[in-house]
Amino acid sequence: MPKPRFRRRKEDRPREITAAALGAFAEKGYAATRITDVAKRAGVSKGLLYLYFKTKEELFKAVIRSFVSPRIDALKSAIDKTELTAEEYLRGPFLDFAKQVPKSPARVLVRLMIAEGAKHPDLAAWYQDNVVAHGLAALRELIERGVQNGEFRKSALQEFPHMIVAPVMFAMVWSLVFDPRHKLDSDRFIESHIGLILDAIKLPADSDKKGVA
Amino acid sequence: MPKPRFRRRKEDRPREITAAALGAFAEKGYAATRITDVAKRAGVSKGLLYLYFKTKEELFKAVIRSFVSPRIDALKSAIDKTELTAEEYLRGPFLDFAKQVPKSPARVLVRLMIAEGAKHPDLAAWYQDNVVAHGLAALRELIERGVQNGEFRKSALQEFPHMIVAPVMFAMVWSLVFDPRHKLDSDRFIESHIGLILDAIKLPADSDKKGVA
DNA sequence: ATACTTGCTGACCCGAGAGTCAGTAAGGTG
DNA sequence: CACCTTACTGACTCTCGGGTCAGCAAGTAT
Repeated sequence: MPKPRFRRRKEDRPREITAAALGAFAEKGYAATRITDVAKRAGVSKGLLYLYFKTKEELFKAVIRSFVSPRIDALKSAIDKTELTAEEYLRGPFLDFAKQVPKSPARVLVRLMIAEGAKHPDLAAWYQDNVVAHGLAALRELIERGVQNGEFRKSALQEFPHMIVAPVMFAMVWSLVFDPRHKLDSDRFIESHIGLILDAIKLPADSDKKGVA
Repeated sequence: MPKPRFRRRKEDRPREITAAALGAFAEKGYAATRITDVAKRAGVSKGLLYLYFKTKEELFKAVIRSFVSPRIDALKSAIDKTELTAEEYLRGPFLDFAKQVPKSPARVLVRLMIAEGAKHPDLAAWYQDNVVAHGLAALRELIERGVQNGEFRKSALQEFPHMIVAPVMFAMVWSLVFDPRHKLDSDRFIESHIGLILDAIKLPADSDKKGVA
């Protein structure tokens, strides 16, 4: 008996296809990616792809949606549950998370959003509501907690938790454009940047008033 | 006498064409822009366009090159010439400059670089050498001057002047993706961010050391 | 086994757009 | 003026890739 030409795996196909598409889009960008390439990567025929996704654009949206959500939700619940002080959390778990973002494969999604976002307003809106807003809300809450605790003074950071994210974004964009020709030590960059911001808003601890030098 | 079908203007054509192309690329992105659209915008035939630029890709590179350089050079020489202290300069002229970047038409060039940069390594290298490196060098020099003056303490900002640029980048990306649905008050964001960083590195003024050489 | 459903294939279709080139006319030169 | 150079035009070609669909075969029911 010859090996079967294919197997019927209705359940797995969408995942396989979006995963393949992520890889292809990452390498070439949306417009330059050929549907055929995606199909090949997924080990599937072009026709099947159109069975699961109506058009190339639908596929694109599905890719973004399926790969982004999980991470942010994890971040948010981690912040809600932690017992650490705001500063400890920012210098510890959050920093670890922030450092690995610019290195992760997910960074290419950011390129896709920047490049294509304006052309897909519904996708941008979804991204804003489901990713950006959640992430910023979690950060804002954490900072607010710090202010209530007396760890931090009042500052613009309460209004703009974006500042914590800006260096991560910067490092990501840098690596997307200049890697591997010009490296930025993103770990140290992000750590220093967040460190400086915290220095600026930190109140001296009550017990020993050593002052910040 | 019927009006002539066209005029011969060899000198002006390249400028006219790159300007038209910038507009088209800005609206649609590189891949989605049709050469014919560019030609129409420039009030010129498709054939002429190929007389001045060998391919669409050449045109793209020419666009980036011709619109970016001037600004950075202006910034650098302004920093070299100023009589202001580092902090005054950063909170004054530099801040004004930084605030208008995310609003200027030039921001679309950033989108183009992020979206297409990796596919054109020679262009990315040129951009790095002629734009990014110059800008960062100027900033680093300014900060170094502040440290020598006793305005600033030593800090990671000397190694990473990028930090000053990160909020500008962030505001730009935000506006590229989310405008006009979700506005970020980029002026106040950038001002607050740079303000916090300066707060973190500022040394208390030394009353007898007020002047600058 | 036979009949049936449906996940899957890949040759084909067709519109779109990058790049070409033979021809046209603006403007200069004598 | 006649003649030449060359900036400029736009119809054409040819490739490429998104999307279709008639048919095939893997699994299922009887």
